[in-house]
Amino acid sequence: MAPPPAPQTMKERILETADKLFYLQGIRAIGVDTIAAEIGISKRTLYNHFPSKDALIAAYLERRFVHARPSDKPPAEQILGTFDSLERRFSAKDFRGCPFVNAVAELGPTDRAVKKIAIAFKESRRVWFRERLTELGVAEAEALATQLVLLVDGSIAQDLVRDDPAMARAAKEAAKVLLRNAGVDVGGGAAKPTATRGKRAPQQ
Amino acid sequence: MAPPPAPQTMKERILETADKLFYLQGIRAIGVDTIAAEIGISKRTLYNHFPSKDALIAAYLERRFVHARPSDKPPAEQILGTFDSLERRFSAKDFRGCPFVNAVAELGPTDRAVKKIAIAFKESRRVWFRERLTELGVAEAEALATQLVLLVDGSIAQDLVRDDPAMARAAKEAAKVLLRNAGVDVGGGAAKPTATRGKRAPQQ
DNA sequence: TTTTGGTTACACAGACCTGTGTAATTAGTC
DNA sequence: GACTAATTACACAGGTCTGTGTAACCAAAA
Repeated sequence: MAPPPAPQTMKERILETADKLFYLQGIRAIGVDTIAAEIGISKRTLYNHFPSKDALIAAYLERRFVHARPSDKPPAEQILGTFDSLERRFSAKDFRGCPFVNAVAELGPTDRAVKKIAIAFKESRRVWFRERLTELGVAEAEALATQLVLLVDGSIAQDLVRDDPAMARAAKEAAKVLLRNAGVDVGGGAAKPTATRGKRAPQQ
Repeated sequence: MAPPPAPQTMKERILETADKLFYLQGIRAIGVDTIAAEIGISKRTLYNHFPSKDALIAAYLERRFVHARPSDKPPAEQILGTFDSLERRFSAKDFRGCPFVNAVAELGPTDRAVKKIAIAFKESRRVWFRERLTELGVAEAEALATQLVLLVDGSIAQDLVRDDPAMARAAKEAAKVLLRNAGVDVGGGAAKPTATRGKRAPQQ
């Protein structure tokens, strides 16, 4: 049943270790020597698989860029579920903020490559929210998606400095208010009629 | 009229330059040599005023910890004004996120001193929101203040990677919805009566 | 067996960093 | 002028980092 022990390629082993160290301790704080030592390989081998540390950093971020899995739960549940999984991640002791935001903060405004992938990631999250909102028939899906993204990133930043998983719950409560205000039924309180209220979901 | 040219002390000159370089290019990216060279002083002089780079970093962050000036505008206006000034700062080309969040991201979870001042700063902003909300008679000032802080930090993080001042406007719109939902009149739409609505401000 | 490809150990270049030591210099004050 | 305090120039120790060069090694394929 379980697939064979997955003969992990050397490249993947390097990436996996780089990911752990870069993310937990910072890209600038970790040297290639440290990564090689952690795996138990020589630095030469590492450089045989990645031409430079920059290339390794880029590969690290690209590997972090996982797209959301499709789900058949109702869209509103999916949206709010985001905040639940955020809370779970905040509670894990190996959470240290958003790797993309951290990379931009660490590497500075000069590193175009890093910024580019960070933008792409943030945008993909926003689009995901927007699609769920459109499914719900929300009129101003675009604007609301942006606001939800702000709550996500805000809670991540707050948790990064405060180590407080409650930030995810606070974000979820705020998200509920915003959704309800847009005419989405999120349980617990009646949707209030509003000028910007969405029509009933007519999609497909 | 204008005060005399302000005979800036050497310490202040160092701090000012360190601030500019640390904030714009990153703490790890800037060496003490660079700071000294930028001012045109010797590295020795810098070390005569600060015992170590760590001390300089701490002083830099403490100097960034400016407390909000008291205002006599109505509290709701003050709260929303936060997002306006955020938008102005986003539009400036020398904005590069929150120095405290950046420092925590750069220096990692080990640096207790940096984390401590970052927490203190974030908390002071939350308290400021809470006080304004209490003045408005909002019942759940505590929870709402946290949510507003999420919007602030979220828009900062988003602008950091996207360079989009519109993030501040989006945060402001979300804040309006949250305030309105708590019974605060923010103009443009009637406050909706709610279970959690605040009583009329009875404070002092 | 011979060949081939990935790997290892290890030294090293070149850069940059923090922090110190020292003697000379400047500027202000008594 | 003489004394004092800050500043300067400059070398340097000791550390870290990225990236390369090289010869030996090992295992599997031909």
